[in-house]
Amino acid sequence: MRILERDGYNALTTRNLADELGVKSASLYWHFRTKEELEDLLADEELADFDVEGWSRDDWQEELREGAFRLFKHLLAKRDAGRLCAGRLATGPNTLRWMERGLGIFRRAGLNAHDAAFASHAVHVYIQGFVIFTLAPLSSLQAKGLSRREVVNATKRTLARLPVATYPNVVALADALTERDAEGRFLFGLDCLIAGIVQRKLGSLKKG
Amino acid sequence: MRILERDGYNALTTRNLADELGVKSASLYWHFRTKEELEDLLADEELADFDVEGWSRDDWQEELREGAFRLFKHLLAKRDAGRLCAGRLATGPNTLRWMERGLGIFRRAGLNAHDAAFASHAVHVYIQGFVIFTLAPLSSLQAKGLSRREVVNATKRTLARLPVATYPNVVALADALTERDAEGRFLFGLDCLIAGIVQRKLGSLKKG
DNA sequence: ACCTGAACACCGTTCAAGT
DNA sequence: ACCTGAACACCGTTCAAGT
Repeated sequence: MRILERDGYNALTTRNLADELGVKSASLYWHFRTKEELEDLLADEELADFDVEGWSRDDWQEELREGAFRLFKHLLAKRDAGRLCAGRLATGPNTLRWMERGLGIFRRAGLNAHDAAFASHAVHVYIQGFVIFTLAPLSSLQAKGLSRREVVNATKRTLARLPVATYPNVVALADALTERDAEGRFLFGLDCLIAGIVQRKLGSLKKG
Repeated sequence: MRILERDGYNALTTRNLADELGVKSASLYWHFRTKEELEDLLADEELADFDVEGWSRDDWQEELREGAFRLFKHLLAKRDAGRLCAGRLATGPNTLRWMERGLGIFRRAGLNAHDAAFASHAVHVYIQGFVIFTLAPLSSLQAKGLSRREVVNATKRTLARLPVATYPNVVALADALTERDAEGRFLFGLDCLIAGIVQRKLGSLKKG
């Protein structure tokens, strides 16, 4: 975790880790079988300091929104460490703690097993996907020497200068597409998703 | 692209590519500056054979749903090639073609610039995130020697056998959480997201 | 129980040199 | 304009051997 936070995801190599521990890289393989296994452990560890209680709300929609937003910010707080979690079906204790908590919100809302599982997954996928996309300019930054802002600005200029005849919408929305407000952007989609889940719940209640 | 489809994402190395082209790996660097740049090109290329027209619907919601679903299936059709696109802010011609098309749906629906951009991004993030998560068992499969199904089943058993006292919801939903119906799962979240976007549109119309 | 040395089979990238 | 040889500075992983 120290390496991840100090030097980023790409610096997480067996050799660096061994150095950090004052040991040779071959020794690590007594403790885990593959680097993949190590990353599974680290991915779970990334949620160790994520507060899973302490933000309950009377309204389950509010609670879901708050929890998702907090996880989003948590995953973005440690450099690009979020890349570790993204798309990993972890089953470590910290991940399970969060799963349990999240599913609880949906059950409390009155969703049946199937809907709770699917809705929870949808929200989870949205959060992780958003984290990846927010981190993406950061890794393209790593490749070239630009700041995150410069990468986004360059993209904006590229979009704005496209031929209007073939890409009228892209050109028209160049500004909106590259707006820097990541949190607002995240909440926009999150709120849509939650609203849709609510509506689906109401629909299935009517039927049942 | 041949390498990606035949041998998967991990086999995409400069050396393999050079072999495929009957050339030495150093030669590649005359054609692109870094592997990152090559991947940008390939990510766009992955949408070259994605049909962006030919599925228009009278209802914009239907059209959005159909387009998102098609893209989802397209990205999953070629082994784990979807990992290339995931979280890349590409600006190649094929990506732009799809962006233009997608944004058009939202504009046609009557969303303003800001909402169209944000909604489009939300859907895009959801699709990509889902692709990554669907591909994840496949890459953990690559690590061990298991089939995708076995990985999922192992996860199901792990979840089902957890202590019920601490993880009541996870245990209760173990089946639903590991259901194999990826398309149904995808459409569930997608439909929620679209429903939420519709509702938000109606809300902002009322205000305006 | 835990670590090391030494090696294996790879990576991406650079650069002077070739045609 | 395009390619090669040779090298550099890395990877993850294995395995016999050490304590």
